[in-house]
Amino acid sequence: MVARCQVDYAGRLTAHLPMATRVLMIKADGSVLVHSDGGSYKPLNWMSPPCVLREGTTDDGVALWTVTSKAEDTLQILIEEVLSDTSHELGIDPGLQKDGVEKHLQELLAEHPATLAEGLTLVRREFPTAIGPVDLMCRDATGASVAVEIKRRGEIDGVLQLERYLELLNRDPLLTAKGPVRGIFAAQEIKPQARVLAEDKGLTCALVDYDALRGLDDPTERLF
Amino acid sequence: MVARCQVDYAGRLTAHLPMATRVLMIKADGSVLVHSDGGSYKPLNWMSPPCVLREGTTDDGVALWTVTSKAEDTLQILIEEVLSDTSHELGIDPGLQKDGVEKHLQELLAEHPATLAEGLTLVRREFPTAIGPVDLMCRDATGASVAVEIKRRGEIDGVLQLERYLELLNRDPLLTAKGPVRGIFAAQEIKPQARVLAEDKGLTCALVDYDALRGLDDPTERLF
DNA sequence: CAATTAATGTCGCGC
DNA sequence: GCGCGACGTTAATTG
Repeated sequence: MVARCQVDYAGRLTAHLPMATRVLMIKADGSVLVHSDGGSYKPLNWMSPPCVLREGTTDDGVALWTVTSKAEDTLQILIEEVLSDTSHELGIDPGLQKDGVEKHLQELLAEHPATLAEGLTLVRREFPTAIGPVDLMCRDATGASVAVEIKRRGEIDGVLQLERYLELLNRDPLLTAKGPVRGIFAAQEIKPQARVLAEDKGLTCALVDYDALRGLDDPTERLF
Repeated sequence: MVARCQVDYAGRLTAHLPMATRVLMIKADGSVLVHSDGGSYKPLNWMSPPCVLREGTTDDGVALWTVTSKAEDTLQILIEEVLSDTSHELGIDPGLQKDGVEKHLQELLAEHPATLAEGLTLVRREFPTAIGPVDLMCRDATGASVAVEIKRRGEIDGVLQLERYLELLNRDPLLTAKGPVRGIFAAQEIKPQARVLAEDKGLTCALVDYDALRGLDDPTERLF
């Protein structure tokens, strides 16, 4: 639907959109999106499901939609003029298939830990600690423990995360029996700042070649 | 536009949407959104501006849109059947007016610092340091300095931020004259991990009741 | 259901 | 333009 409208939201914050021409999308579950003709995929304003849309009119006879959620969130849309209004039955969507996210990277590296450092072998994925799981826990050729943090894009956050894990892990005498736990920061892309910080902290950085790893895994793509 | 379509994205990851009926929105800047009839405001697939949309046809004569961005990102939309197609000139949007929450929380706590810890008095808001301003700088009943970091939702990031401030502040002999600077981590909600980390670092956690604070501030809501 | 983390995050500010 | 932090983050996964 395309309409001249004014929108007011009150909930976790309050927001106001002056009267202007915008696109209104009402989905099957009652959720509402208010889009302008630019910006990115995020609507100017919206109401997430579950919610209820009630159509009414003001005292002036202008259409007023009120969308309310289970919480106290309310979205009020004053509709001055409707330029277009179409409705369609879409049915359920078969859903999105994704490939190439961090989980895939972790699976591939778990199968080929030696690509990170020579002689590295996997102990387990998602190794638990008090502050969350370490992506990969490995052992090197000397038997010393090595914690691996995997990111699609390596930034400062990831380095700090690995550092916190190492601080905890190095308190565990079982893990440090063969020397202190080392850290490897593995990512498809490592930002310069993150690399500097990691190396300053004594961590090893490893650039991961996703396509090459996938090749190792898939015999049809193996070259020799 | 409503159409039966199949969508493939290749860029930072690869994603595939099987043939189904969906809503396609093409904005003035060439950006494209692919929405299903449910979920929240995030499209199933999209291309952000700046990007270019080219309309073509496959060898079978089926419409094929190709959207490319400056990077190597490409979105391919195979359109089997068009159920609806409308186009409108929207003009530029006057934009959204927001009224945030965290700032308001800081104002309220600045007026009622004693709700954080008994005997606490405000020195100043946005107390400047070399790495950024501390939300609230206070003094306790003994005259010792207390730094307060305020978050709507307290997570690990906020604890680290407060810790960095304290490290700097404790180098200042003027502030540490009456003992080391303490830290209070104040939030409407504090995640377990953040609480553990904060207490491990010797920081105090304070849960803030936004409504109660607002009540203190507003005589019309005061009960006695 | 709560908690934790990734995201094609997006958005906005400050340097 | 980059870096950093907030977001009505949203979305997915796991205990």
